[in-house]
Amino acid sequence: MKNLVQDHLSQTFSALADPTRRAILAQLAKGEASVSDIAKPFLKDMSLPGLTKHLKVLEKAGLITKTREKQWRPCKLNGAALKDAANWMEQYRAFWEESFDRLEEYLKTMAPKVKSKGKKNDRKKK
Amino acid sequence: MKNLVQDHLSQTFSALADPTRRAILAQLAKGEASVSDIAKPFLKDMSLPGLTKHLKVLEKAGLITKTREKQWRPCKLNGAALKDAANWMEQYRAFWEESFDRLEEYLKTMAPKVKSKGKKNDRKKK
DNA sequence: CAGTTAATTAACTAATTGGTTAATTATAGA
DNA sequence: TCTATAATTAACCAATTAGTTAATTAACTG
Repeated sequence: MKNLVQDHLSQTFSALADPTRRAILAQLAKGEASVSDIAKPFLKDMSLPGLTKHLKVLEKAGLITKTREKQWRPCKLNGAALKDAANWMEQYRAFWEESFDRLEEYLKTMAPKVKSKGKKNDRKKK
Repeated sequence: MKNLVQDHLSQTFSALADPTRRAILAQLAKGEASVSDIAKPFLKDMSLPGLTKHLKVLEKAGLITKTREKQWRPCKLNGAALKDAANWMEQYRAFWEESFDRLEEYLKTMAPKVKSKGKKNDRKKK
């Protein structure tokens, strides 16, 4: 009953949050492929309609585009759709590089008891 | 009835696939904060237990760590948990950079009708 | 101890997700 | 036209997600 439509970034990340879908993207990174080409490696684990649903998720997220070629539906990777997600992650790069040393060191220089808690919430101490 | 445990990357991406959780990370990027500090901007839209659940998702994904400080639970961002996701995305960088020009150009040099379809699936043409 | 603040847990619910099988549509080819 | 292949749609189901309210745990404070 809430938030019927996902924002763009959420849609991208949740499309990526599935190993089957990431595998599909990996395959398409090697070139266009039809639905049944894509499906082939998965058909031991999953039905074709199951796979079709995954493709639909990827398509709605803009990560792939499906075209028509006779009775086939060649899909291709649309890497541009990863741009925003990648930019979002980029903001945090500093937190997985060098942050270990620098941030840890910084925290150790602080009084070990007063690290957080208040900051903007110290009211009522009188 | 399947796949009871998510793989690491899926867990990371699905943790990121929610605007509330991304906002929490953004706030923690500015420094440690207690649960109620974090909650404050969201309490007009969501109950505290609702927020606690989001924190639990982030914690399980390793994106934050919760410690204890008297009756508070200071949380801090664990940027290292984004590393694998960022590396995964990195594989596709070529597809959102330069790919527009180069790949489009490449595709246009091909015969416009024979783009895909077969490749490993051309059987039965005799 | 009584009261207050911080946070979590429990129990419930509606919507979404990820899968299925069966049926249907679309195209090609003999 | 009949048949085979390609793919989607429909209808259904179980599990998960994201939220709620109410109750509970934990720690401090006067």
